[in-house]
Formats: sequence, C-alpha cells, structure tokens
Amino acid sequence: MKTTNNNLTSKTDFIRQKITADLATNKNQAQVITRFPPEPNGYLHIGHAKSICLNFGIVSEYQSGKCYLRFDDTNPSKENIEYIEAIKNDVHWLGYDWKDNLRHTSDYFQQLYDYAIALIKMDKAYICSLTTEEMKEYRGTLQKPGKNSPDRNRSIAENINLFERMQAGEFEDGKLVLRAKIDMGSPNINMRDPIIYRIKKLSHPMTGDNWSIYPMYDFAHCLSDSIEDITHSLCTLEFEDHRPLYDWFLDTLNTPKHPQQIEFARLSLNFTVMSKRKLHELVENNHVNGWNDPRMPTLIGMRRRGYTPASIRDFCDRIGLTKNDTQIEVGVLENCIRGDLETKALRVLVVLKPLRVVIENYPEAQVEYLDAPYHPKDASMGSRQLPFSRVLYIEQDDFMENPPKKFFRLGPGREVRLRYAYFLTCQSVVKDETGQVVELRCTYDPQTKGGITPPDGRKVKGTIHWVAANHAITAEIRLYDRLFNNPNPGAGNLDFKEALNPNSIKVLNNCQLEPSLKTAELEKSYQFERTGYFCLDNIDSSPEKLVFNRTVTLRDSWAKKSK
RNA sequence: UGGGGUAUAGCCAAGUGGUAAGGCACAGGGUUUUGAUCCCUGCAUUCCCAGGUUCGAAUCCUGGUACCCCAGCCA
Repeated sequence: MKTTNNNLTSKTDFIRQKITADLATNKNQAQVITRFPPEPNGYLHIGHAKSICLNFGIVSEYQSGKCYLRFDDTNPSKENIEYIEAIKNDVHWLGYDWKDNLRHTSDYFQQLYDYAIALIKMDKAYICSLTTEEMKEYRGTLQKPGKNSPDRNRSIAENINLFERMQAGEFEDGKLVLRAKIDMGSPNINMRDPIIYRIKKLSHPMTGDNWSIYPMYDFAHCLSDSIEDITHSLCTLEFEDHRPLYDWFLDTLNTPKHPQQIEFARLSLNFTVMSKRKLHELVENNHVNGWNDPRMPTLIGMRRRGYTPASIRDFCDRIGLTKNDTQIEVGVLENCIRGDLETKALRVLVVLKPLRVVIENYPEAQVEYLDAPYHPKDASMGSRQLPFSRVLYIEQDDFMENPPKKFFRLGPGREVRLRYAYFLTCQSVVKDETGQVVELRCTYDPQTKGGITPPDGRKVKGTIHWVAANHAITAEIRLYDRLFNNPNPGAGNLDFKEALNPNSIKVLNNCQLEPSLKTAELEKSYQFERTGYFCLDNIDSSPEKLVFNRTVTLRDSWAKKSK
C-alpha cells in the first residue's frame, strides 16, 4: 500500500483515488469530511482501528479535512454510556483527535423526526400494523418478491396522526412502525418498504425519556451524514446493498447535501474472532477475563498486552484497503509491534524459569557492578549497573544435559558468555532425588570481564542472560499465546469456542528480574533480552508485586529450527 | 438468470493496452556480546478458467467457474 517508506508515505488505495479525483473536479467545494460512527454497544477492536485510521487518517492528508466521531445511538436497548466513554478513550489512545467534532445520532432526533413527517407528507412513508411474523411473510424471500402491506394506502392524514401518537406513547412497543413506501417487488430486499421508525419505550443514554420512537440505521445514518455535510461516508462491504436505500432517502427528501457512501472490506485476522457477538460471548461466558483481557483483539486488551498505538497504526497502513475478502496473518500484526518496540524498548535481563548457578571460583561475599547499556544501538538510552555475584540464576531453557551440537547454550563442560559479564563454564550438575537438575556448578574466567574475548582468543558461540540471586526481584509474568488454535475459528458450522486455545495464557510466578526493574513504569515496554517484549500489567501489577505481560516474543529462528 | 460484490505468489497488495511494484512469510549468505536487530540475495514466463479483439491483454469484449454479503421492529 505504501509506495515509499517512512514520512514520504503516499497511499493510493481506491478510496483515496476517488477522493483525489473529487477534489480535482472541485466536488463538495473541495472538502473532505468523514466520520467514524461506532455504535456504543461494545468495545472497539482492531477491526475498528482500521476504520478509525482510515477516517481520521485520510482527512489529515488533505488541508480541508475534518472527521467526526459520531456515536450511532439509535437503539437504546443495546447501547449504554460506559461504552461511549470507553470508545472515546480508545480513539484518543490510538492517536486521533475529533476536536469539537463529537456528535451523536441522537443529537439529530428532532431533525430526523421532521424528515419522517416530510416523507409521510410526500406519501412516501406509512404506518404499518403488521406483526413481526406478518411482516416477514409479506417481505417475500430472496427469490420471491414481497407483497404490499394492507396499510400501504393509509391516508397521509392518518399516517401523520398515528406517527404523532406513536411518539406520544399511545402504543405498545412493536404495535406500529413507520415504513418507507418504495417497492415490495424490488430484487433488493432493503428496498421492500423498509422500517424507518419503531416504538421503543426506553430511556435513552443521551435523550432520556424524550422519545418513545427511534429511527432505524438506514434512515438515520444517511441523514446524519447529510446533516454533518459528510463528503465521503466510508463503511464496510455488508452495507453495499443498502446504498440504494441510502441514496433513496437523500434523493427523495432532496436534502441539501448528498454524501457518497463508499464500501471497503472489513478486517479479518486469522487465529482470532472479530464479531461483536462473539467477543461479547467470550466475555460473558468467562472464556476471557473481560474486554481488557490481553488476549482479546480489543484496543483496550491490546493496550494492556503492550501493543502501542504506533504499531496499530502501522498495521492499518500495511494491510491495505480494498474490497477483497481477505484474512490477514497475525504475524503481520506481531511484526508491527516488534518493529516499533525494537527501537523504543529498554533492554533488561530477566530469567523466566530460574536455574541456580554457583560459580565455584568466584569469591563468596563479593559483589561487583557491571555496566550494561539499555540499548545495543542507542547510547542515548543510557545504561545501568548490573550486580554480579557468586550465585546466579540462568534460564532453564539455556541448559541441556545432553545438548545437540547446534545448541549454543550451556551443557556439561560447555562454555558460554553471560551477557555483559563473564565467560562461564559448566563443571558439574546437581540433581534432586527425582533426577531433576536443580543447580549447576560452574567456573568463570576472570579475564573476560564485560564479556570480552580473553587473551587466548577463545571464542564462545552463545551468550545467555542471567540475574544475581541475591539482588533479583521476584515477579509474576504472564505469557500469552493466540486465543484460538484454528486459523479461522468457527469456520463452516463449527462453534468458534471449540477452537479456543487452552494454553493461551501461562502464568509464571517465580521469575527473577534484574533490580533496575523495581522502577518499571506503566505504559512502557521492556525487552527482556532473548525472550520478548513485556510491559507492566495495568490492572494487577503493584509495587509490592510486579506483574508483567508478554506482548510478543522475539523472533526465534532457533525455536523454528529445533522443531 | 433473485440482488449486490470479489478473484494477481503461502498471506496482503500495486498495476487503469506497452511486456507483473512493494510488504509479510519462506530459503540462502554476511554482521552481531540478544539464535534479536541490521544488511545483502533468491522467491509469479504469468494475473480464476475458456474463447475473442489487438502488433501487443492482468488490463478491452464474450461466456463460464469459485468465494463473500443480503430475507432484525440490529448496526
């Protein structure tokens, strides 16, 4: 999608081509106005991020750009105020600012009502008393045309009277609806006299008890776009066959503005689910621990996991924008966060699964401090002093009793470098009654301080991380893996929950961290050298008990090879 | 013959009649005190299929095929 790198980014997707062309012909007074219109009935996920980056991103590319954040709150039975606040937070976190362009569809309820009255007066809408079942029957099927409602020829005066009484609260929910009078024989089901208002005697989060009728999406959305003078109304593919209806309302009502709806393919990621229904189900049935579970594809979950706004924006740039029905590999996302954190994350030493090492030729009570840079390529990130002493912890995975020849780490008689410290040779192995290796007895080479090559020129192939036992901090670390085992959970007619990965979270309780991590900060990423990127858990971590989440592992060509 | 869409590599995706960009993945090589990073190199005689038009077709025409979406008083 990018034709050049970095700041010279120029995207040439079909929507931008269209906008550029419109600008060239001076359509819409050479303006570009978009909107991101979430329904406040759930948390935002990575799929919404695609839309946010598109709508907010695109207007920043043009001088005249403006993007509204508009809550599409036309259904009070599903929506609530908590979601509104959460969505605002997520949009800001992602890096976008709607400035003073915050709106709600409910802001236009009166105008929408007036438009409905206008439609009735044009004899283009009528009150229908068919029940839900009858309505379905009259609608016809995909193959067969529908038939006219018996109420279709109700008089304008009666329609107005009934509509006013619907709003006045005279009828129970579901008794009557207002329908557009279009064409029950249309091959497009959306045009078969769609419902535009229904009765819902419910308190609305924004308008309280002012209304007992609420407009439907198709009616409210195009008119809200028109009211806001949206130039390009970008939405996903499933609304493509609603476009004739979008245009019908605006044409019929002859609105001063007629925005153009353009559809693009929604994001689909493998090994995860994106539909709100499924995400709700995961949360409600406790398959995850809430919307902010780090395994969720929600923005709030990804944030907790350690994904940065920049990495998500980069992802949205890379995946492209087309009408193709595609499924992006999660590897692309992982690659984006690795790319971002590679330059930003402080490097630290942390042992996930400790194995005790005693250096037999190192003085008992001695402690020395070794200088270790926070980033191998960026000196401006500074350095810290790592305490080193006779008893250390190394990673269990860095030792094998009978290692294959290509294993560069520790084994009986083998020598490795302790990062920033010394060369270390394994002399013997201590086991418990069960035969488990519990300790390594080693020696170090005093001539390799700092990890340098000794005078005899001896080379060592592997470098491992470590932590001084007496100085280490103990912490909990949560290792996450993909939530589903199947690249396409729920494909076919399988229940997507069958594909849940039972090992999507692994909690390690005895992790040993270098002392500098005592002051680790929230919202900051750390690279635990050789293992991955981590961040403090923004819910469960406390100064007394640090809890880290693994954002993503480092690329590991050894793991790949050794399989 | 319900309607609306989409087909370019394992996954994305440029390409708009002039001889198949780029990214991810993958494979090989180099640098490296992270088996990371970084740096090279390779990776579609062919664009869903079949015909046709043309000096020339992924692009135009004709006919097929596959997949996705639509029958909420949801959005």
